[in-house]
Formats: sequence, C-alpha cells, structure tokens
Amino acid sequence: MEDEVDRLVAAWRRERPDLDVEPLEVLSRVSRLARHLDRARRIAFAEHHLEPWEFDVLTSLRRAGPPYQLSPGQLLTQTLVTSGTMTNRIDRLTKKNLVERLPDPSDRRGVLVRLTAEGRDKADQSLAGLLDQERAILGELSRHQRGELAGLLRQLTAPFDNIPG
Amino acid sequence: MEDEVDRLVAAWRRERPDLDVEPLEVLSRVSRLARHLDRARRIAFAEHHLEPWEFDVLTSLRRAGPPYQLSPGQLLTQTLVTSGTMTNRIDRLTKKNLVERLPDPSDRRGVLVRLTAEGRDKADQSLAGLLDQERAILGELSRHQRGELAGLLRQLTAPFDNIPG
DNA sequence: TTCAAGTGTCTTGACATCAAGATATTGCGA
DNA sequence: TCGCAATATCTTGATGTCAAGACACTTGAA
Repeated sequence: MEDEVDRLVAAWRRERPDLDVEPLEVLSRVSRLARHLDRARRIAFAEHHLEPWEFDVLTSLRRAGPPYQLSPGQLLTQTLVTSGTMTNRIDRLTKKNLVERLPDPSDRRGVLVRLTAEGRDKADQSLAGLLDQERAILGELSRHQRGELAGLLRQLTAPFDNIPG
Repeated sequence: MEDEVDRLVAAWRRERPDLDVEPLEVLSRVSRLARHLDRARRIAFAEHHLEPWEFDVLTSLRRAGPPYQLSPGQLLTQTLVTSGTMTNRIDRLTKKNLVERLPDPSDRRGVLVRLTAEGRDKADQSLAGLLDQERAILGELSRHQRGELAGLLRQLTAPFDNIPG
C-alpha cells in the first residue's frame, strides 16, 4: 500500500529531478512514524491520567531496579532531553509525589531521583497498556519481519547511542 | 553493535519477566532515532538560519510545484501538527517574507498559502544540505538494506496515512 | 596545597506546541 | 427555501521545551 512518503518522494522527483532523494524513503518514514506514535501514546496514556513525558521518566527509574533511583544525568541519556527540561520534569513529578530527590552520598554536587511507591505503581500499570497498543500497531508484520526491522534500525541508532552525540 | 534499546529491553526482562516486551525492539528504536534525527537536523539547518519547522512548511509548498501554494489543511496532513500550530507557523513565515496568504477564490472560508521567491530559494538550498546529512547517517546500510528497511517501515506508516488517524 | 579545568545540576527567558472552542461559510436534507 | 451539521481556519490560555549560562563541587597536575 502507498503511504504519504511515497507521494512526497514522487513529488520531489517531479520538481527536483536533479536530486537523489532516496534517503527520504527511510528517514522521512522514521520521523513521520514517530509523530504518529507520539499521538497514539498520548491518547493511550490519557486513560491513566499520565503524560508521555511522565511515562518516560517513571519507567526509566522502574527499569533501574531496586531501589529505583538514578541521577538526573543518567535520566538525560535515557530520555534524550536537555538538562533544563529534566529539572523541570523532576520538579513536577515531585509535586505529584511520584518521585523524590535525595542527596547523592558519594558526590555532593549530585542528586538522586527515586521513585515513590505510588510512582512505581503508575509505571507498572501504564507499561502493560503501552505494550498492548504497540502490539496492535505491529500486527502488520510477521515475527520474522519484526526481527529484521529491529536489526536494521539498530544499525542506525547504535552510532548515536555509543559515540556520544 | 549494542544500542540503548538493547540495554532497555534487557532491563525490562530482568525487572518484569512476566511481560513480553518484544514490541519495544522496533518502536522504541523508531522513537529514539527520530529524536536523534531532530537534533541533527536542528544543527544542520542552523547554518542556513532555518528552524526544522520552517523547513517542513517551506518544502511542503515547494513540492507542490508551481504556483507553490496549498491550503492550511493540506499543510496539516503533510506536517502532522494541529491547526493552531499551523496558523502560528504561517504567521511567522509571513512576517519573514517567506510565504504569503491569499484568499481561496473557490471557497470563501478558505485561504491559500503561497511561497515567495525568497521562500522558494530557502527551500531549495536547505533540501540539498539535508540530503547530504541523511546520506551520511544511512552510510551504515547497503543499498539493498535501505530498500528493505523502507519497505518494512511503509507497512507501519500506511495505516496511519490512509485510514484517517 | 593550590588552582584551573572538568563535571553535574539548576535557573532563566524566549518560544513552539497543544487542546478546546470561536467564527464564518458551505451544502445537504426536509 | 430553511435550518443544521460539517468544514476550514483562527484565537486563546496553559504548558513543555530548548539554549545558554550560572553555580557548586570534584579532580588532577604542578
């Protein structure tokens, strides 16, 4: 089936036949799909009275395992936001009693962010819902195709994730 | 090579062995890669004194072909933003003399947004730069792999693009 | 010991985005 | 013809994000 990127690429080939626009076949689809996923996540989380950004922070801490705490810096690399954004997020989650700030005992510049019991519950509840939604979206693909897709995407993300970018 | 999503999935399997987190292998990579691409685009466009959102609007109009005009509604489906956002974008681009608003002769509710000569130049210049950057990122993949990746992604985006979502 | 560079977090101000609703126009059905 | 739902765009108010820089602490070299 045709998608919006097929139309976009065809339009460029008509308007700018001098350019090779083949890279857009991959990367425009990545960007557009991510926007669609954001919208779908926002709607799904609304049932839990949770914003996507809250989910990102709470589940990062949940994944860390007991005692469910990370430094703001570690949260930055997981969520790909800037430090100012993370400070703001931690402030708001603290007000809602989902996380708390603790001094880092080993570095007096540092802080640790810890999940509260309530925050842990929210993280666990919302993860299951997200996975259900994602399974529905991926229903288009066979098991084999998903593996293939994951592998190809890993080749693109690995340089960003490993060479500090 | 391992990426951040491999670590993320491993952490979930340790903390929540009861859940099947396989969907994250694909969709978390899509979201994270899109964020990396946003950052890279922002840096690349800064050389042209252009914001990513300006690029999106100007190139949508450029692709339309002469006379380089679309309705705000058509721009919405291409850029995946809300109507309020688009109104705001058109206002700002108008102030910079990159686009202009015209009344739609066939529907008095409607408006047409048209690229100025200056706007068209900006679109053409920045597209070439973006393609160079994207080619560098895709250097990881063979020609065959890019085709495969584009095809798999199309299967995921087509439902969003065709069934109005 | 001391100082300079590096690191980790927070503050600030500008700005882009969204959701919801207002306004104007069209066009279908009775 | 009339009225009402649908359509197209804009307005409003709240909020999240970013870039840049400030501040406090740490580390390593002289």
